[in-house]
Amino acid sequence: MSSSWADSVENATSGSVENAGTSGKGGASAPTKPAYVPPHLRNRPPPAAEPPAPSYNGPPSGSDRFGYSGSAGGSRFGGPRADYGPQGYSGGGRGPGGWVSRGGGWSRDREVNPFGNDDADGGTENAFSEQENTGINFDAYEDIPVETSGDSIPPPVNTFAEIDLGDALNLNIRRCKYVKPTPVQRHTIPISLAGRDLMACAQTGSGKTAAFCFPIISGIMRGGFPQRPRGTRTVFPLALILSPTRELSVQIHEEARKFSYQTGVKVVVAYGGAPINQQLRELERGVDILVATPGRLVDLLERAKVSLQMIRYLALDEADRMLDMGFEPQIRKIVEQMDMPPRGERQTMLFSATFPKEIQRLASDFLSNYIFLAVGRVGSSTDLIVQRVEFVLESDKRSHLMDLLHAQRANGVQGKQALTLVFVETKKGADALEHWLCRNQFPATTIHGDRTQQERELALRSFKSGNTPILVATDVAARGLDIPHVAHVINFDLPNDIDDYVHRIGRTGRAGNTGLATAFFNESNMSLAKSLAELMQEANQEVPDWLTRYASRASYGGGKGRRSGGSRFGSRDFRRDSSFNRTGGGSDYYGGGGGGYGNYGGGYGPGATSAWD
DNA sequence: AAAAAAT
Repeated sequence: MSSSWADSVENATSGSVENAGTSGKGGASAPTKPAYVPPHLRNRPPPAAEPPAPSYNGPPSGSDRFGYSGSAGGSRFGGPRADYGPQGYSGGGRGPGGWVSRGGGWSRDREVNPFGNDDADGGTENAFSEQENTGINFDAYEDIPVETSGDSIPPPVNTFAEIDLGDALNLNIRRCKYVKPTPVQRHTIPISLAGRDLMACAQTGSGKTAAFCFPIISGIMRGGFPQRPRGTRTVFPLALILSPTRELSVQIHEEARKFSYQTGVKVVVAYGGAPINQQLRELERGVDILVATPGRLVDLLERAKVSLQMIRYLALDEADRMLDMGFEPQIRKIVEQMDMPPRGERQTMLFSATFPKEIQRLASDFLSNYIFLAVGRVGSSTDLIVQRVEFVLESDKRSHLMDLLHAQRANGVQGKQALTLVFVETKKGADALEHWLCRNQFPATTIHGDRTQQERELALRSFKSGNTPILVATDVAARGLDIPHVAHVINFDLPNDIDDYVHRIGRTGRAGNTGLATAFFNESNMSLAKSLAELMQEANQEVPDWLTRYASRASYGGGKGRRSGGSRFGSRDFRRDSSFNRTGGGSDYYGGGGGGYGNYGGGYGPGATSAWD
């Protein structure tokens, strides 16, 4: 059972790093796919067409505005807090293209260029060459299956140019070097621009953040909102984006700031573990889009620092996590028991890579006549991640881990070790393992909920930069975090839920690079045997015989058992599953549409349903 | 049983 893991490490490691550093090498472990070409080298517009280097010169002297020069309404932004006045938001402020000329007023500060000093991890500190981070090798995945269901579904777009997102946002999209929309963006953006609610199932790293940010930013730029109250210290964001971890909120904020640069749309982040006063100051300077973790937001709401009265857009990232047992009451409080407009009056978008049916049922409380969208797994478990599972006794885990790390270290490319993310079950276990690794000359750090926020963010930075190429993590790092160059995810302790496994291994194999995921399996993981074997099978991975045997034992197959989704999707619309419809009331879920499922993209007829159930 | 999320 041991034999060939070192080869796998070797292959995955070198494949990933080579892909990252050079252009033409194909991923060795995905021979059936076309050679990977980093997105920044593909479909590249001629240099002349590239936007000028976004060095922001600051507002013209005597003005406290940026962007949108010259269009109607410019002079309406008088005082520093005029933003709450009718000027900026009434129809009268529109420029020629129907875009509201806004962006003054929020503050007299110069807007920091989020493109200049790219990424908070600091360019110089980063051991890896600047490249990619612009998306995924989508050209190799034109055949990604897509399932949509719901009432009158707007058709997808093929280019950003087809949609009128506004000049300022379009410029930022080009600055980000997004040449064409990713599959989830192609479908999500028209749905969202049409004002429809959405439940979207797509792998993290497939462009979800942009998918919900673009329509929100564009919508806010268009304006047409009622005047926001003023003369109060309460702020009234127009959009709320919630995520389950602080680091993920920080990441979403960083991305959203790039997209909204010089649009006049103000994005603020609020999360726990950091001084609240600084966040309050940011809020008081004005906020259109608030990115937050639930706890801190509730705090702000109870202090009446924030009101949700003017929310027009609500987005939940990692929505299934947000609605699981631990989080649901808090989310329900925010969405249903504060002053947020009810569903139907706001636009609600839920995103996750996995969407168990029970959670979909809970989530439908927040949605009105929504569209369900499932985009097949992009560059994830199916193709780009080599999954291995090894039987390792609890007492052997450390030495086995050391073997893996040694093989990898011997394999370091240009003196830089590939990044390895090690998941463990408990915070205590994380500390213990980190300590043990360090004592054994492996440069490791750890991230978990018992560390201070400062320590957490430092650990993440240190890992990303390659300074500490081994990160021991609890599930706090399982979801959503975009860490380039993770070559290997090791499930030192397997999770109990197969969906958590999916999210964890999704930290590697990103942006078209290959990745390796190794799991240590033993008697304590029997409840996962069946779903793990099925998942690996569906992903065309080699399933060890011993795992197949465990999986086939009825006593272990029960419980949550089957995956919520199938091979192609993280999930399917629970409204299509009769066992989840209310008796006699099933049509509630169809939003009055009744029957019309819209197009069933991907061409998988009803016969394919066996793949899910 | 554990993790996450407010002070």
